[in-house]
Amino acid sequence: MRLSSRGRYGLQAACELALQHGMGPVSARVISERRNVPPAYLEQLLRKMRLAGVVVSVRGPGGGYLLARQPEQISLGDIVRAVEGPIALLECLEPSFAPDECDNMFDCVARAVWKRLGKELEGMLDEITLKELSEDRLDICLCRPTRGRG
Amino acid sequence: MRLSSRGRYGLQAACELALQHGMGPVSARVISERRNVPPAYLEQLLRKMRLAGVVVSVRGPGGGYLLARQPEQISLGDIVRAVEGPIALLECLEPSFAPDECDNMFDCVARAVWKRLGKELEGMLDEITLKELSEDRLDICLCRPTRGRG
DNA sequence: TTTTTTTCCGACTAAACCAGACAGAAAAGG
DNA sequence: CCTTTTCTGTCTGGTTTAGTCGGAAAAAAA
Repeated sequence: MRLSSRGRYGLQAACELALQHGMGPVSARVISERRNVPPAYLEQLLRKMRLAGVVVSVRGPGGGYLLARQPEQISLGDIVRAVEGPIALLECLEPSFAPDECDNMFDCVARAVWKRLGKELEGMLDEITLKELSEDRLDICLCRPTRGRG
Repeated sequence: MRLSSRGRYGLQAACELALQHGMGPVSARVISERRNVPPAYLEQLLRKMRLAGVVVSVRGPGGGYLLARQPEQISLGDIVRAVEGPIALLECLEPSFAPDECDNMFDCVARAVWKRLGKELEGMLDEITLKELSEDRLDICLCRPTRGRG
């Protein structure tokens, strides 16, 4: 149950873009050097983030990538979903899952648990913004009370 | 960020053992048939669970596996840790991780987030017992308030 | 004592997934 | 033009997953 390097790299890149927000595009090469991410791999991730609508790109000299919205309007969940796909602990909990693909979906005792836990995790990720992450003010969001859970 | 089939199978097996608790050992073959888990694979998982001290085994005819403690004294976290290893979203957050294996561990912005989230996840898993899972009374534990988080 | 039933153990394998590299096409600016 | 950048698809080596398989060891039953 581990976050892959896509998620880590993606978050690093997004964090860099958040820091440079409002100061023009940042090229993949620059991000790659500053965050120590393999350049060719990073381009793949930035492509995913663009297709997910979380960054926009500018081609040609002086081009690069920018956040598609303000840093406070992009959550960690947005980034993770962009590069890693849907946040779900079980395949049968993904939105695209067809119920007939699993024969014993409804008498699966643990399903309810994983569903709840996945939502809880996703909720936490969606509560933390890129602004908070990049400004290293994580204490703010980590102390914010959870939404009701009963 | 997905639970592997080890975790699912392990939980199914543990749940079956919880249901049969107090009624003697249950063989791997029986569990495999009742829970629809590949028998040879299940044995591997039961071995891990035994080494982790969460089940005990009895050899020979009439033998099988039993829970090492009462169902209400075994958490889902115990099972998941037994079959999947430490619950950590990043490798560098595992207990066995040596700090010198990572060059930029301390200026890694997202580390604090993943640490917190992993602990939160583990905490939830440790609050749910096999008794609750097997009796399908998940509503009890899922409504239990979270421990303080600030 | 032999057979049967079970766990125990290590090794093996096919398929999937991960973490990238690579070659080139397409924009855009100078 | 030429350079700089993104864009796109493809390829690959390594690791992990999800198992299988063959047999050893223990214990009960015959």
